[in-house]
Amino acid sequence: MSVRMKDIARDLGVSAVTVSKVLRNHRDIGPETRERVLQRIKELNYQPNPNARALATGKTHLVGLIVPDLQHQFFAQVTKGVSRTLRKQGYGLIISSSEENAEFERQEIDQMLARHVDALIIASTQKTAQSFNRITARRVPYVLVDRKLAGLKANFIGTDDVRAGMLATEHLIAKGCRRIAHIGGDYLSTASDRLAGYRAALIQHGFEVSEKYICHRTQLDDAAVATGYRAMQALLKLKPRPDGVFCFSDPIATGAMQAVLERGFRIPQDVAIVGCGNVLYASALRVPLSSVNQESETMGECAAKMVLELVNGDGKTEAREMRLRPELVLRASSDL
Amino acid sequence: MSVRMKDIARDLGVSAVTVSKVLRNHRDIGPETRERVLQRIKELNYQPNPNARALATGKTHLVGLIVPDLQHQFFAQVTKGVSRTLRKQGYGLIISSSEENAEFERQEIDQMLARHVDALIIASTQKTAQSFNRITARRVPYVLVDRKLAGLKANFIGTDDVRAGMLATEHLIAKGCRRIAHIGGDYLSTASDRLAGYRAALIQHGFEVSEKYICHRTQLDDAAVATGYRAMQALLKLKPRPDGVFCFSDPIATGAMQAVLERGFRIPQDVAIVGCGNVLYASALRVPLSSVNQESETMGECAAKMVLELVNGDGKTEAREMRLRPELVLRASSDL
DNA sequence: TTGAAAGCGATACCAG
DNA sequence: CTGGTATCGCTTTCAA
Repeated sequence: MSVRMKDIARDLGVSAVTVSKVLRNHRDIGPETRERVLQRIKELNYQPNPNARALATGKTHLVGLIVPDLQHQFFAQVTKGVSRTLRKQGYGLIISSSEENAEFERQEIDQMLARHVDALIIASTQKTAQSFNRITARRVPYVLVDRKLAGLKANFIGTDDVRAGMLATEHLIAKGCRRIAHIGGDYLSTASDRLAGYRAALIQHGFEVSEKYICHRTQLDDAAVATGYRAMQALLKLKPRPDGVFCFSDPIATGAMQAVLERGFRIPQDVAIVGCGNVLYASALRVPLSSVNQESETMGECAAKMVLELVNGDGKTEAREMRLRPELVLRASSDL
Repeated sequence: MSVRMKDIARDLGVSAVTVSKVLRNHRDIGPETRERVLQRIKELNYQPNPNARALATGKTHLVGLIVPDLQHQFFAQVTKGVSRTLRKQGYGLIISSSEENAEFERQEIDQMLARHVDALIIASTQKTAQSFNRITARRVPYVLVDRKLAGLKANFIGTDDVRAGMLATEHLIAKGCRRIAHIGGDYLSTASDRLAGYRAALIQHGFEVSEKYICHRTQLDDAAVATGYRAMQALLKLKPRPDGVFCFSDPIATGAMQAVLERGFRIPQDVAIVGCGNVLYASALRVPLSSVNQESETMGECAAKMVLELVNGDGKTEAREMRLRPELVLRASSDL
């Protein structure tokens, strides 16, 4: 079928071992022999069989990526960053989606381990650290992206979510909002961190934190727009109603804006809105949306780099944690 | 390290071959032996090493997917569909992005072939059929998605783009538009088909096709919004200016709408707009965007199914072609 | 500097 | 029904 090391070796009257060594830049090989081998490799356009190599070395040069939802722009961008960085280093990327379901995610992890990936990158939807023990047991290095798990000491790269929450909330305060609400999640680290930032900002500026202005929702990705819409409807029924809202994500914010406009209120005069994620279409929305930018693609790149270091490292390094600095992008939804 | 067939065989006093057969449901195995083996497999949570299997069988159970840009919602959705369908059948998905660059795409194809994927799914940016000869030479089955290549007889699944163009254009005609423009691409099959549909609709309704109302742009994905914006600016300078525009994609349409509003015209009263792709956020845009829905996720599912049939088939079937029926989704940008 | 031999973990063919 | 043996294509170890 295709060319094998043997063939090259035979053609040149050397052994397969020699070819193998040339291929991997093994140093004790005569410069002349090396040239001839290289020459022939090019001629035949030879490419070593990665499966055979994997079998012999135990390394597949494959990295697994598991995300909750590819359709969500944030994860698509992370994936893009990961993909590009890995390819540059000759690693392949095998992906799958957990569909925001912890059980699926566990299955996917097992699949990936069964495939002997060299490392894993996971934006996890787990609530407990349990599934990660299996990864550790297999000694497969992994990096958590975006979401961290309480009580799990793991390599992590994400956004400084507390800061994200503070940035957004302080901005709303600066714009004169008095009753600032938050539509967030319930168990993701991103959700609790952003909420913490929101709280901190309020307190720091002498505001009272009122629990009735804080919504905890679960459907953060799949049906996020609808979730934001309903949450906002509920908030608008409060008296006095909020005059500013920091939303967990841009889709949530999109739904929230819809609800506000539908009730006949103006954005931002009556209710100012800030989202998080800074999706590409934020500026094209009905009311251009202020949002916290997370540099998702960079996050993917960093995750990939981290993973490659782990793969090439001695496996004994301490778990590292890295957080990207979020930035607020102002638009009409909060800043006329 | 991990459990191997050997271990199970030794524990049970049978041969590795027997275990192997049980694993693959080979029929000539005693029911009792089978039970014992299955039992032990479960106990040890044994999983066969796919690399060893791949080496022996030549099948990796890996499918490669190459898309122009993961960030583009359309391709993210296709990917989602592919991923889900493949996983159900125990196949892994390895993806990469060509970044809308033909040369990268060729490299990616080579990478995938080098990795011995069992099949390929490609949304190609190639202008010629050349690179596909290499795939054919290796006897790796492949399916083209979304974009077809002139003169290449290959398995294909995409949208009925001619119909998409007709639907959009006929709708604009029905809404009373008299001078309908088109912002499209220059060499993609999707672009020329949608353009053909646009032309056909005009002619069929007794309109004249005026070339000055037809824009051909290249940057259809990366900087699509900006492309649409500039193209529309140009169109608005024409006299008489168009009163309806069918745009190649939703991002293009988004940019076009921006340009229209910025010049002080109303949508749809002065200029009606229809996009294509029906992105999730279409209804949340400044003016909710009418768009042709392409069922991208279904497209991904179909591509995956097709590829699996090819992998399991005899390799002798004729190239098949399948087109999904597009549907027009009306919103305020064309339908007050 | 080079190569022979022994795996890596499965599958395939054929004999018993 | 069961299993010995060769094989897949490459790496590793060690002797020459």
